Amino acid sequence: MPSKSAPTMQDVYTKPGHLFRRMQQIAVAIFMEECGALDLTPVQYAALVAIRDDPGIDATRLSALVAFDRSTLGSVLERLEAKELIVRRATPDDKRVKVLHMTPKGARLLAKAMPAIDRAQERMMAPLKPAERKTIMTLLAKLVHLNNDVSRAPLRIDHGKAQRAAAPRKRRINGLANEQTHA
Amino acid sequence: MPSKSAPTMQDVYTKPGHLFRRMQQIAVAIFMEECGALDLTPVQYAALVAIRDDPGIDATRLSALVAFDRSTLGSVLERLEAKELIVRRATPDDKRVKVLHMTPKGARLLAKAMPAIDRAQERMMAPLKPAERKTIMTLLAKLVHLNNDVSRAPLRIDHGKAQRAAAPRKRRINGLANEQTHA
DNA sequence: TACTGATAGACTGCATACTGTCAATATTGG
DNA sequence: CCAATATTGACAGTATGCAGTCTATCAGTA
Repeated sequence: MPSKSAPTMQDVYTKPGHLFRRMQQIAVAIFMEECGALDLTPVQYAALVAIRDDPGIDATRLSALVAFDRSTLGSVLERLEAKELIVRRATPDDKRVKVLHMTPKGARLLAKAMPAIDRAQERMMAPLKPAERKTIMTLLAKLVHLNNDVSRAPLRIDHGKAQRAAAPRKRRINGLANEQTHA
Repeated sequence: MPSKSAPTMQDVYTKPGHLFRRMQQIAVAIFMEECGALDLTPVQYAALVAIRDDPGIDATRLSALVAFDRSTLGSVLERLEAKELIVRRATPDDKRVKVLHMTPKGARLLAKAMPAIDRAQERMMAPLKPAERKTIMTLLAKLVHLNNDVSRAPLRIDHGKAQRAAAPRKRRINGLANEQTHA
């Protein structure tokens, strides 16, 4: 039971917030140990995969697909472009957007990175038994999906490429509970 | 089974790395929704609790207690000091270290924040049933503890306050597996 | 005691993340 | 058609997070 008066570090250690932060910290460290030599970060990897999946996608829709903040994504794309892994091109039909395509160099890097990525994902879960891995992944997926609308960068999977911007999303107004997570 | 040739976003969505990143993103968002009005971040909260637990601790040992990188902790402490929640003082016995203490203002903020923190932790787990919450916390704790040595900022709990620096830690050299995690 | 190595904290540089803002451009309702 | 509104990408500002370097200082040893 948590101490009634003032929380101690021992309390903090057992709280979800601490464990989620630590696990993310560890996951990134493992990823970088495996992929650092390729000069590829977890975020850059996800963006590359999404761009290959959806050639010609624009930055705003991409940010929804990978669940990055749009501001963050801007600098990520800048770095990917600087490394010549992607190209950004203006379009005639909408002068605001810049469409994204992966370069052959990007494709080669992605292919080369695959084994490293697999090793990284494997190592993250290594301490758990197969059944435990399955359990935690199921519960985590549930937690993430049902809390999807909370962060500024919710995941939005674009079913049907012709679709334009999503319907104007209600800004979450710091509700007391989590009614929307049961949607 | 994962696609043999090239991973798609659908593959990425089900990988541990993606779910850990999303969950951290969501956890921070919930924390900030609850505590943002108090101008307190998750990281600052943990540092405050640790400093109250261990008055007179120095920055290096604190970084081990909260599992922050030392470089990061420096700026965190700077902000806490600017907000007058803590003080940094030099010591006569070792001119290199600056010991940390919480101010009454810091104590008041921490007390005030407690209900918000509890609400935040509660909301993160809200989508899960009580039994599921227990399961995921157990598995997460196991994952984090057994992977503790991976990141640059492993958690080091300082048993016995008189203890000085920890024994020189072997730098992890990108091992293939995770032998050290079973220590 | 002088040398050697370890440590503390400060710092630079890079890479996420999010908030809020802005100009240019599209879209839509009247 | 035009004014209100929305969207896109860019940007500034703030806050983690990590790698690597530097100086001051300390501690153990030849």
